[in-house]
Amino acid sequence: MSGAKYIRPTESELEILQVLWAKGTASVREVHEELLKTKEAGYTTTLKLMQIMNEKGLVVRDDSIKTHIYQPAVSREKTQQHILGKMINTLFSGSATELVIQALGNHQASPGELEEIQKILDQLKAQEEK
Amino acid sequence: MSGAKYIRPTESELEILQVLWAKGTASVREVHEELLKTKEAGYTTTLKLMQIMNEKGLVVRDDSIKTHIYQPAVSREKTQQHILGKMINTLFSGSATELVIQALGNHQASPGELEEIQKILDQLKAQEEK
DNA sequence: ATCAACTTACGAAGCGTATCGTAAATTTGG
DNA sequence: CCAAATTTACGATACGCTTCGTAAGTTGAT
Repeated sequence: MSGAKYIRPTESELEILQVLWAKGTASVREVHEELLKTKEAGYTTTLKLMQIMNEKGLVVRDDSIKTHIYQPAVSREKTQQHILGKMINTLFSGSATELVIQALGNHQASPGELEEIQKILDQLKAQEEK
Repeated sequence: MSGAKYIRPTESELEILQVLWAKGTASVREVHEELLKTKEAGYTTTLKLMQIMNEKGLVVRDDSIKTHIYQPAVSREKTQQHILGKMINTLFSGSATELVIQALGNHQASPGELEEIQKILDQLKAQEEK
């Protein structure tokens, strides 16, 4: 049962979720300050977005105190998976491999990161042989 | 100079672009028939979308004939890069590696594909040592 | 030449996102 | 305690995406 239909966050909502995922919990002001580092927006805009996210169930908030405290209600990994999956379909003909290749080819990775990827690759190969 | 600001296709537009990228050129009807395989929509809806895409410069069309023929005006790779880049920023804290790991971990790849990825990885490693 | 089928053009409507102004409530510093 | 600052709530607006109805133009078969 369930269904519990997945809500796809909008672009702005993802920006806010990023902050919340990093901080764990935060007030509107904290999130807003963080957003200002990259973009500009009015305080009430951020507030409104977070209120809407609350209605949607993307975040939960503690309003027992004056300055409400928000935290994410959706996991970072699940959200990444959903959007990634969607993207693989509509932009890479359903091939995750194609996406990986594009990502590897055009966005530099450090030696350490390459090693990390190598490990995962080795694991996957090992699984094949079972 | 240029600027030539990049136009980000919407979700529906991407679906249409996918068809055009695959076929090279196509009429509205051909695109529409293709779309019907996955979703349902009215013919005029597809038509309107393609007209808008034409205005935006996402596609070009030959209207010297009665049944207009469309073709993509943006490359698949460039489009993938743009969207991928955006996604890496807003969803993976700017880390392409993180995206690759998620993609590898959750969407199965065939042995052949793993090999393909391995090759790219080897190339990148080789570059490091220069 | 005429009718049916097909195609394009145009405009309107519904909906969601993003933005912000303003007012009300609450907290805090002096 | 009062004024200033902070925070929330509410509503309005603008804009873009998506969808579709309807009209007008074109083609093809009889």
